[in-house]
Amino acid sequence: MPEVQTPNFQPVHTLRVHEEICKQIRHQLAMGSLKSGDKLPAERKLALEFGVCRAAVREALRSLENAGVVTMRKGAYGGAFIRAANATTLTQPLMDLLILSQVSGENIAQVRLIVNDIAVKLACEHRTASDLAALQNSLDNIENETADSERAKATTQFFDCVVSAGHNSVWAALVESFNQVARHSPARELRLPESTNIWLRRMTKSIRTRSTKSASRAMRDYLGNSRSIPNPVRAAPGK
Amino acid sequence: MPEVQTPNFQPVHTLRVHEEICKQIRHQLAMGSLKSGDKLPAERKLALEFGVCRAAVREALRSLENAGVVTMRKGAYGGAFIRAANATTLTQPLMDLLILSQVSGENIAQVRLIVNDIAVKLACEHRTASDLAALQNSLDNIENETADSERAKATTQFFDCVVSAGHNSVWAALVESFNQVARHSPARELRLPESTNIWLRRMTKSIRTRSTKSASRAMRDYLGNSRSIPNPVRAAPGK
DNA sequence: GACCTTCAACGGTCAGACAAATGACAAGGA
DNA sequence: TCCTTGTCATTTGTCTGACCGTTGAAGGTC
Repeated sequence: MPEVQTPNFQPVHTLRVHEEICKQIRHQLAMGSLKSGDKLPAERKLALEFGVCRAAVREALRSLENAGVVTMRKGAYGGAFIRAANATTLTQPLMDLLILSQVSGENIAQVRLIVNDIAVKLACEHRTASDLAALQNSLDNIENETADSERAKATTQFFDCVVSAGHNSVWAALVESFNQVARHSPARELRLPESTNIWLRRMTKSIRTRSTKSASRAMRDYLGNSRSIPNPVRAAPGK
Repeated sequence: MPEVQTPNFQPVHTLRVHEEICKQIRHQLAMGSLKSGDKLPAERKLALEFGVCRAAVREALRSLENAGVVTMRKGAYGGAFIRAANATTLTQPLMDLLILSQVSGENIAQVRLIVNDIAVKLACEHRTASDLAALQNSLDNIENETADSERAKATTQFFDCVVSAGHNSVWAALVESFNQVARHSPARELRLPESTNIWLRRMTKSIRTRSTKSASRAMRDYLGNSRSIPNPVRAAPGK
């Protein structure tokens, strides 16, 4: 029997149940009918509404929770709540990617340098007076702390100030994710210089005077100092 | 009765079962005992090994699948396989973040400009001869295609070439994710200019001659041209 | 060798159950 | 009155057991 030539059939791609549920919830989110802080119906109720079993709903919620879209709370009056935007959402996927692609610490260090370099430039341009105050305050904290762990914490806070002074939430999320990844990594290249904050002082001063070049230089010196980084991002901004 | 001062009690933070499973699998991955292409035991076997029920294992695998770490295959000899690194892993989290934080299209356009600008600079510095050939080939494709959809596809491919010419896998993942997000978004500011590739030609030429400044300019003209972008990333690189 | 059938393994889904946690509310004591 | 404690309904977390559809290999047929 001769086989007829099939017309332009497209490969059918059926979504699994939990994927369809995720999609619908994300759609509601994009449409604006769901927003930060809203509570989704209980799992059993969702299962009824979607006409599926509870396990499927749970897998969907698990995906959304893992993606940082919702957060689950136990107990009465608990449930799945739409989360506020959170930069750390990007951290885990980023770490997964880096581990899977076996990126070297050196490579990560370069990228950290690039994104922080941009961040400090954005800060130079968009900083406000209150940003400056916060920056100076963080700097003082670093100088006053004696315990290493406390100083590390203060340093993290200082960088948060730099990032938020750029007033670009997308970039802030990126930078914070990379810095978080760097802090979690054991690689030598990602260690920050301790017991010296001359660069941080210079960075603060440069942001105050809006001298982009000098601020960028301070950032590169700080991040690139602890270990030798072969190619200090010559191709990166600033030039 | 006077209340005694409690010693330094730390808030107890117990992991849920599926989180513990995720953690263990990720640990194996980081240690190198699991690598790309490896197959995890079947769900029922994993449940036995971990001493938990299958649903818990499934939720863990769901998280990992959603994070792009594993991919699930049905049927005999199916199971959970460790995926190769894939840039698109970052796309969904990024889109979630942008939707949740209600970032404007304009803001995304700025960031796209920044990351692509860096990408083209990296390309100028690290391109090889074969990168150039691929670039030129993509450019020719764009010019030869007549259908709009085909030309859009060719343009996407051209940018992939630019990105890969930078020989920085981390940055490549970032750029591709942002470009993908931009393509998925309906915002006006993210549309690319059609029916004109003068900038792409200039970009290719600049990458060939390694003239960073000129290449950066071409990229900014191309991405910033289609609509007016108030602040064309003055704080960004290049200056 | 090429093709078809059979079959066991495996993920996908479902139904029902119990445990643990949580917040609201009421009861009790200072 | 104010604070603590106990109770209770609600909801997530987990478990058990089952069935279906898919898949790829083994083995049989031509």
